[in-house]
Amino acid sequence: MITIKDIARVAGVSHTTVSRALNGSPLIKKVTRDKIEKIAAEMNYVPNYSAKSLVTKRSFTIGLFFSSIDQGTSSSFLVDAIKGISHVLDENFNLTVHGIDGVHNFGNIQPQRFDGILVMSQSDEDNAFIYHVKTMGIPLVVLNRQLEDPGIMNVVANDREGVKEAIDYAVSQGHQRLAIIEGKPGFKSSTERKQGFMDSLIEHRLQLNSDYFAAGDYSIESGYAAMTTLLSLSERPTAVFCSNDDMAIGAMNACYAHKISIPQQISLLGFDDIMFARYTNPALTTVRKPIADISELGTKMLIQLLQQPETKPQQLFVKTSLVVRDTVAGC
Amino acid sequence: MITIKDIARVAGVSHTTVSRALNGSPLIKKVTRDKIEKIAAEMNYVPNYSAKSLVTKRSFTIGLFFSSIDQGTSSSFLVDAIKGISHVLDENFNLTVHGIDGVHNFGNIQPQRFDGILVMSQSDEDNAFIYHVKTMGIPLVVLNRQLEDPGIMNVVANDREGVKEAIDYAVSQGHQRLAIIEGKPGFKSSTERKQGFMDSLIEHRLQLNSDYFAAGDYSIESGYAAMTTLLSLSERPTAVFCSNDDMAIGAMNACYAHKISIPQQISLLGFDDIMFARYTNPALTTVRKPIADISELGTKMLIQLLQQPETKPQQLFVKTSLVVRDTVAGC
DNA sequence: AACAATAATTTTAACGTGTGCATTTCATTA
DNA sequence: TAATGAAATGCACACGTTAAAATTATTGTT
Repeated sequence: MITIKDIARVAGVSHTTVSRALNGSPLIKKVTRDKIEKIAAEMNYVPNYSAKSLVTKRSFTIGLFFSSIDQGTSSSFLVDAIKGISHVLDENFNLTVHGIDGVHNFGNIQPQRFDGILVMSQSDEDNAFIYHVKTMGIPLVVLNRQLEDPGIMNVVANDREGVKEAIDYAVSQGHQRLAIIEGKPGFKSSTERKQGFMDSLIEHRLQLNSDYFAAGDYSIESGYAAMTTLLSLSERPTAVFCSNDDMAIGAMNACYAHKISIPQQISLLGFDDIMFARYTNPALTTVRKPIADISELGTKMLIQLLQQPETKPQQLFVKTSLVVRDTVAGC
Repeated sequence: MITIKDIARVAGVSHTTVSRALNGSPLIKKVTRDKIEKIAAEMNYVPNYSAKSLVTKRSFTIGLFFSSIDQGTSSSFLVDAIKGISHVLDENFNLTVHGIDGVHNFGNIQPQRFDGILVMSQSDEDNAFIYHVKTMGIPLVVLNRQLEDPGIMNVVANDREGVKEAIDYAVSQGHQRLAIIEGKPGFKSSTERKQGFMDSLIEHRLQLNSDYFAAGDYSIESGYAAMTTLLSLSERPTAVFCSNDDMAIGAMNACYAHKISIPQQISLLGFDDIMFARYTNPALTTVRKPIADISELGTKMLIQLLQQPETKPQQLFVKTSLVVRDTVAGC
């Protein structure tokens, strides 16, 4: 392996000069720098990041931590997240991926090993981890899940507004009896989406019927169960908003099972716009949560945090967008 | 940060002794080792991997490289792969994730930065990258895509056998007129699956009708188009094998569009068992490709390669399994 | 008790890089 | 031309670790 000393020897300068030249120090004359850069390129020099890390105390590593890598639902998440991140991350940063549940020893999570950490959070069970990271003083951005703590940089989708927009649309299509299948109890996203649902109903002066608030937990199965309950009501809703697409798929299957046709007999709306939302039958009308955008913005914030540690944490909202497909009919 | 020298001072020994004690060297007396380990634990010592790397020339990093992180199809892939890998990878190894298309400078891919590399390959466009890694002498395992080169460790699913089994099943249900929507031309997986399809037909002495070999490219859209063609035949097939689930979903939608009911009028089989295969309507009968198992086995092979560099490369096959759901009817 | 043999530990150096301080080079000014 | 100061470069050390070689402690043998 070529080192800066090898280059120094060839260039007839000290390794210090090589180091400075290659790192863009202003102390080096242009001709010297050019010569050194040329030689380095010719010799295919690649810096030794271990040595660099040792002396600069930076690891050149960003850790991406996932709620649960063993849980099924998050599949498209991960790709989108990595896509967004590597889009803005400098190529000589390493992106390491971990499931939070795979971290058995918090002691391994140290400033010395991670320049910064991104948490793609889906559950408040992540909080223990998040606070460990914060306590260790590692630059941190939490993505996807809204936190109560204003001391942590947080990038999330504007769920409430997104849902309101979706329900507004359903109402504009003539729907008056709207139901919601709620997300997992206790999750911020569940209450946010419910709020958006209610915002719209209230704005349109529609009744809030408690029968139309069905419990769910974000799983496909819970969507199926909740929909079954809703269908058994004497006065069925004409449109059902599902707090995520998984539950919408469950709900859809419940309708099939009960020979209820979508959207003729009942309309359906989802949230997330997972990859398969457009391939369900009929294609699901849903609210797109821009995971790649969230990750990209989060990464930018993290980079800023690395460069200016004094940057104030803030909560950033990324706009969702309504994706109109075929599960909402006029009424 | 605590270093071995700090521990050494407290323990009243030299830092070398600490290093040896903590690394399980047989040169250290048990009482000394115990004392040092106790102190290290009390002081929350965490080794500095940069320093370790610098001197041992190991990076403690495994790179996972994906065909294309920007292409949509691979979503569940990634999670399953990471799941399988982190399942067997020692916790103080770092797993970094990259899209091959994101690597603009092959020079960055060096033994010094990666102890080993896993390539989750989906296309022969990866070959340039793969051979670069091989040339650099980095321990390498290629997953998921069958290579022709016997000099590279390769772990794949036994597609051919898996497909044969699936077609055998369809035949056992009484189907005689079977069609295939083929995968992307030139891909090993396409020909393997096609072979499995033909193996079964030949074994059952069924005619190979050239009309029943429809071209596809693994995309949902191509599945739709191919199925449309098949449906327009004067003598339609009674069962269609799609070379992957994505195309099966496209095919399904084509059937919906033409008011052909599945499985009553036509049966459908897929390949991969992507997450949503069980939530299509009706649920898709398909061949499960065990990505997590492939990744896990591949990682084990890589670890062995790290420990015994002389291990001979081999091609390992992981068995697929037929997942019977609702898209194949008796005939 | 003396010595050898072996066990346990320390000393010293090295890995490749960045940085404070000392030194050299060079242009400018008196 | 000499003095001055700024610009450019070099020297020496540090970072935390492992490893080869050197030293010291312990045990066994006679």
